[in-house]
Parts: sequence; structure tokens; C-alpha cells
Amino acid sequence: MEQKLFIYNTITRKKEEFTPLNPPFVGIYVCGPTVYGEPHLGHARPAITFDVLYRYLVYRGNKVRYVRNITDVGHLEDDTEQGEDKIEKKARLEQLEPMEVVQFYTDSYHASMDKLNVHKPSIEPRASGHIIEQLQLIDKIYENGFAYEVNGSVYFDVEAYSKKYHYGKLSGRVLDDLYANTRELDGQSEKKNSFDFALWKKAMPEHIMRWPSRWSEGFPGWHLECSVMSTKYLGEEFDIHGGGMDLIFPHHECEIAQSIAASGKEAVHYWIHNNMITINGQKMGKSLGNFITLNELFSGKHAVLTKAYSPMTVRFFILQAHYRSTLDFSNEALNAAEKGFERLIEAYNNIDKIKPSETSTININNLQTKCIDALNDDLNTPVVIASLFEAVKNINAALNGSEKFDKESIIACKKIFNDFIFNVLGFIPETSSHVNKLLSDLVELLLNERMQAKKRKDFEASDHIRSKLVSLGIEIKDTKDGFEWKLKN
RNA sequence: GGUCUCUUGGCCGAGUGGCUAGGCGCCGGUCUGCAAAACCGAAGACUCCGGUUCGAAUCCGGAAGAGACCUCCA
Repeated sequence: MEQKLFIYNTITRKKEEFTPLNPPFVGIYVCGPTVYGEPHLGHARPAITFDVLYRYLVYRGNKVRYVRNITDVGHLEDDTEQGEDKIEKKARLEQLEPMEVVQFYTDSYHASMDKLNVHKPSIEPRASGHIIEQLQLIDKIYENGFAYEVNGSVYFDVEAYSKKYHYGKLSGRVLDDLYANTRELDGQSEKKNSFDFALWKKAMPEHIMRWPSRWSEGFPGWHLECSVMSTKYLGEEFDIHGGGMDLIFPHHECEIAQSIAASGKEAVHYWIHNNMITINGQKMGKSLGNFITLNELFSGKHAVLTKAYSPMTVRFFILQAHYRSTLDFSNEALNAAEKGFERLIEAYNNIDKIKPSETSTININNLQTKCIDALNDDLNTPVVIASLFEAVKNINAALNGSEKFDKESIIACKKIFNDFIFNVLGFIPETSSHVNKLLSDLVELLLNERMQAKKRKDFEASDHIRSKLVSLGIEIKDTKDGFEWKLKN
């Protein structure tokens, strides 16, 4: 595995060769969910994208520490005094303790991630568990002169920072434009400039989530937790920081500013951002209310869904697009993914049925090279999948006898499929719904009756059995010497 | 309004200055008592207008359309 891995670094806007700071170790930090709502299709994208990156790095022999946080502190809706903590709002709505809400949605997120076969991160830190560290970081930034205190709240002084450093380097934002463009906010802001951001907010009396500090009883600002938790577990400098593109500004921009303001060092070497999932060409998002939760997707219970889609279908759907492109949701696209995934797995299962020949008409090593090249080119999973489908053709051709595999090729093919489909892309074969013995015996009984009917050319009876079974959701395949069947999911 | 991105066949989606992406669908075929399933095969594309080039869907400029960020958001 000598080939170089190139990934697109948002901060340089170029594909760059990936070189870990301390090979073979690699540190990755990915922004996880804010757990105040059901995980939706949008959450699946970064989870799966970075899961594949993690898996591929491991495949390449790296030792990866993967940190993905849970944001459970809740942040201000906006910077005005009327701003309301999201988690608190939800808690009041549902008459629950904030941490009860957090727990519920964290569990839900974990359950969905497990279904999608997303690896658990090595560390999953919570913002609420790192208040002390966040306060320490505020102190450092304050001591270094890049923060100011007003009425018990502490704000990051972007103007002071930008005199010494470049604020906006990640998002391409220009401070002068920010002066001109920031929205007018209601009320008297405590901030010197509208683009300053909160490091610590004094809690209003009704604010439930609060912690004591030298500044006030309050809670940390939104960008702080990631700066703190990433450096705590990965070091002051680490390899990769990932997340959705919508986090580039202000979230990640502010993280950079905080790290540099505190330590003078740029913490992150490679910034990687996945694009959004759209629905009817529009971003799927909480605020637009056009999102589909993962549970709805898995169960088919949502107005826009014509049916349920399995977790692996969703995973396949996501990986069939490049992570930096927008991906448009539609039933048609999901159905295509479902069919395609089935075909891929079917071919994998059929590799064992190939009868080895003396010689091989297939060069299977090309396949591995293609897959690796594609992944090395900024994690191009759609090309990996396309390459695997070329192999699917070869496998089917071998079963028909129009191509030949020798013994080594069969073994190699199986290994490549294993490596890429399961280990790197992270699919798991989905065993069709659990079938118990009784059901199985009953179906076979009926199908045997049908076979008898066919033998005596009583097609009326055989077709009757078939149509009844099909209408019950049983898929029947007639074969040369009998039948096969399975439950339609 | 500012910054940025995108526009590929019926749908979803890769990609490269000249060489088939791939999946699904549709059509045709094999199989079948008929179907279904499976497999095979074919058709079909690069928003528009200029420019650079021997040659551009791919590079440059312009137009139109769409989207993202600028506010919590994966």
C-alpha cells in the first residue's frame, strides 16, 4: 500500500497528500450531533463519510483515534438576550429534565448509527462533561487579550484577533464584509462587534442549564466544546477535523480562532467537510422542517416515502455519491440504491459458485488497483462501487461460462469484495427478515403443492398458490428443478 | 446585498482536454406453461453563447437557472 492518499482540505481548497503528524497514528475529530432531536438523513452523511475514512485509514495500516462529540449543552438560538437555549426549550415543551432529553436522543442517535453499521468512535466526549476545560480555555484566551467580559458574559474579540491573525481563512470570509453584512439584531447587544461570538454566557434566571464560574453562573459558548475536546484527546495539533459543510462558518472558523488565540498554534492540519443532502433540490434541515428521520426512513413512515428503506440501502445511497457533492433524496434514487446493493451482494454470494478453471480470462488485480486508486483520490466511493459492479459482471459471466476464473482469481476476488464492500465501505449483508421454522415449513409445503400442480399441468391451481403467496409478500423464484423463495422486506 | 458552489441521458450520480463511468428505469433477448426473479444486450448526456486548441462536456470569459453560507443546523 505505497500509494499516496489525497484528500481535499477545505482550508487550502486543494486536494493534498495526506501525511499524518505521527505515523502510523492518525487523530480524527468529527462534529457529532446536537442531541435535541431525532437523527435524520442529514446526520447519516458525515457519520458514514467519516466512518469510511476511518475504515480506510485502518485498512491502510494506520492506528486511528476517532473522536466524535455529542453536543448536549445546547446553545443560544441567537445572540440577543431573548435567545433561548435549544435543549432547554425542548425540555420545557416536553416537561422533561434537559439531560433526560439529551439521553433520549443520544440513545436514538446511537441506535441509528448501529443500524447503519457506523463504527463507534474511539472516544465520544460530551460538552457537558468538559465545562471545566472550557473555562480553562476561556481563561487562556482572555489572558492573551482576545476576549472581553461584559455583565458576566465573555466574548471573543474578533477585531483584536484579526490584527494579529487571519480571521476568515477557512471560510474565505473577509472581515470588512462582515462589518457591512451582519444582520441587525434586536436589543442592545453586549458585543463590541456583531461578529464577536460568545465564549461564556451568563444564564438568565429561567435558564436551567448552568454552571458556576468566575464570570457568572452560566454556560459555555457554542464553538468552545470542539476546540477543547479535540485538543484534549488528540493534542494541540492533530490530523483531521471533519463535519458538515454548514459548519464551516461560523463554527469551524471560530474554532480556529479560539485555538490560535489560546495556544498560538493551528490545531488542525486537514479540514474535511461533507456536502448536504437535499430534498427537491433544497437542503434537508431542521430549520426548514423538510427532514426525514432515520427511523422514518427505516420504517417507511413519512409522507414523502413510498416505502421503507433498509439501513444498508441508505448507506449505499450515500456512498454512491461523492461526499463533497450534494446528494438529492428521492424515492427513485433510494429504490435504485436498494436494487443495486442487492445485486452487488448477490454477486458476492455467488463468487463461491464459480467453478475454477485452469486459466483465467479476468485480471482481478486490476479491480483492487482501481478501488485503491479511487479511495486515494479524495475518497471517491462512487468509483469504488462502479469498479465493483464491473466485477459483478465478470462474476455473472463466469457463472454463465463466458468468462473463466482460475482458483487464485476466485480467492482474490472474494478477498477484494470482502475488503472493500465490508471492511472499507462498511456494508453488512442484510439477512432478509427473520423467518421462523413454522412459517418456513408452511411456505415450502404450499410451494411443493404448487410444484405438484405444475407437474400435472394444473396451472390454474399453481398460479393461484403463487398469486396468493406473492400478495402475502413472499417472493417466489422458479428454478430449473424447483423453487426458491424469500420474504420481501 | 456579500461570499462561494453547482448545472451531465427518464431518475440518481462519477469523470478526463482526444479513449465505455456505474446504478436504477425503459426497450430488446435468454429462461418459463405464462409470469416473476435472474442474467445478457442495445438506445440515450454533458444548460446556453463566445473564446483558446488540431480537438473541449472537460480550460478561459459571459449569460441563464439552481443551491449553500452570511443565524442554531450534518
